[in-house]
Amino acid sequence: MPKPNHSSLTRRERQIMDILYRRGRAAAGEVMEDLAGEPSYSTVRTQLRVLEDKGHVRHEEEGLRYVYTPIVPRHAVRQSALKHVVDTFFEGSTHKVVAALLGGEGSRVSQDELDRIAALVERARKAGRR
Amino acid sequence: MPKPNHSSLTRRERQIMDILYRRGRAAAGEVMEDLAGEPSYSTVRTQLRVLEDKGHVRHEEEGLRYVYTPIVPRHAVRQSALKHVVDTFFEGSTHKVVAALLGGEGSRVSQDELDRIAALVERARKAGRR
DNA sequence: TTGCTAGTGCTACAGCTATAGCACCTGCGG
DNA sequence: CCGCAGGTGCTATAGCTGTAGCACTAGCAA
Repeated sequence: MPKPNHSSLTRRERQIMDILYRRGRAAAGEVMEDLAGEPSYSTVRTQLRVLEDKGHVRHEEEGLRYVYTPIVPRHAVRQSALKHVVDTFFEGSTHKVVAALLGGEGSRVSQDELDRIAALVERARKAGRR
Repeated sequence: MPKPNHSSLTRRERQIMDILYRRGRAAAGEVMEDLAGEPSYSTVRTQLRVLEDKGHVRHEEEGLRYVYTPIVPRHAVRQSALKHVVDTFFEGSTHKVVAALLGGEGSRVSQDELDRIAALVERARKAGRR
């Protein structure tokens, strides 16, 4: 007797949510553009409707079309998504993540970025000592 | 005509892969322990077999039982997993991620961690200037 | 030997996923 | 007014997913 996981997102639904989080808000056509595998417009619309049923997105009518946005705002999902990666791949170690961020080949971090990061760290250190 | 996505992982398969990456290696029983929803032992074994078919894990016989390990080593998946989160939720901005890492409520970073991070940043800055 | 425990191999199958078609509606150019 | 373009609503469906049962094998204790 199958008791499929109904609450969590399917791979495709997750892809769509990611696109919505990346773009902030998007219409079906825009989501379709970003989706790999060239699904039909019809397919994408169906899945957006399912996501709405499940309570993950909401739509607003904008002119003639629907524009979808995630219900849970990005900043609220960020932290847990990050934590998941940290726990799964970096043994929960913050400095290992930073090392990967700075050292990741190809991901050159600008001097400006480094300055900002240094400032953040400095601030955290002071806050800790205080 | 359905043309299901065959190469990517289902949600459950992804859960299992995450467990394997977290533990490094695990037998079916251990994977089952970590899985939410109390799936049966039989179920977990089937899915590990599917994952093996798809080429995502391999098993070694250890005594009487099979112990599974991911084929792609963790450090190779790390970077892309991290990048995905950074791009999806942090607009690709490294310093925003660091801010989340340090500022995330509840995730107190120890002074020692901060020292290590500061050293990493300092090193990156020098490397950049050089 | 016999029975039990722990594990594996194979196989079945309900129904959710992903896919897409068809009908209908609305604004706009001709 | 008519047809087209772009969108939406509804509905059908192949087969992958997730679930688990059954048979069998290897140690090990009684």
